[in-house]
Amino acid sequence: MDVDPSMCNGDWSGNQSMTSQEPKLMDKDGGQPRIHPSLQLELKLPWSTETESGDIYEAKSRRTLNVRGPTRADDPCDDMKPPPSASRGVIAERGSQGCHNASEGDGGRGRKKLRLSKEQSCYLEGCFKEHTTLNPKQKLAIAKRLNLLHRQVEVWFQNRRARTKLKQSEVDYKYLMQWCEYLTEENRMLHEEIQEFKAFKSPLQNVHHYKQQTMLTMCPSCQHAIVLRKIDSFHDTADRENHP
DNA sequence: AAGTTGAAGAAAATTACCTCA
DNA sequence: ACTGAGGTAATTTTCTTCAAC
Repeated sequence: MDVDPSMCNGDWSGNQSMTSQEPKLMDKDGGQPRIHPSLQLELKLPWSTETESGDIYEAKSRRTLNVRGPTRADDPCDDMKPPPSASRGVIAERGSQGCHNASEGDGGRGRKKLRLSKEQSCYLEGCFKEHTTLNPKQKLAIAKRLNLLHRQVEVWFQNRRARTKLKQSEVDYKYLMQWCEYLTEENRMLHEEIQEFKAFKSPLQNVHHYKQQTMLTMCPSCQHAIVLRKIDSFHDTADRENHP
């Protein structure tokens, strides 16, 4: 991975204040998520082996033309940012368009977009499989490992989470559409069935009805069936009349 | 104990760069 | 050479959580 010196400019700023917030974040995540054994074998996680270093001063990217001025999201690192000459600059590979200095090459007109290398993307993907969110230490470790900025790692994970969510939404949508179709069909069939029952009272149904009635009117003492007169059947009268 | 405030971080929304067909 | 679409890095805004007071 080659360093692009042209990206080293004063627009990279800030660091991450690693104070009281850090343990809190670890707790918030419920500790480190479970790591799949296969991934554990393949990935050497930087935060488990490397210590913090001067990267705490690592700058983060900032839009060259920022008419609104710095926002809150920009500044958590500003209090400890080094002078521009001390910033690392962007190391990532860029596209075939060539390298531009984000602030001087285009007269401060707009941001330039880097393209992460395959290696960087793969590594970030691997990390994402294990942790969809990172604490500051992890961000710094990954950034150091990939020669990126803390902010770039942060942004990548934010965008990656967004992509995941979007894809999941698409999957959910498809599933719900299928479920909706199924329920619609089910509903249609049930309606059909109801219509059939209404239109066609089979003898079987009447027998069933009759049996229900006779059971309800069974005499508890002699087990003789007493059929209520309510039921409009000639058997009713006969049965009742035979009963003592 | 309950309310307020500020910091930090994530989500959501948006912008803009870059590549490719 | 031009163009539009898609992918994605980067930015901005909004929301949530938590600690300190």
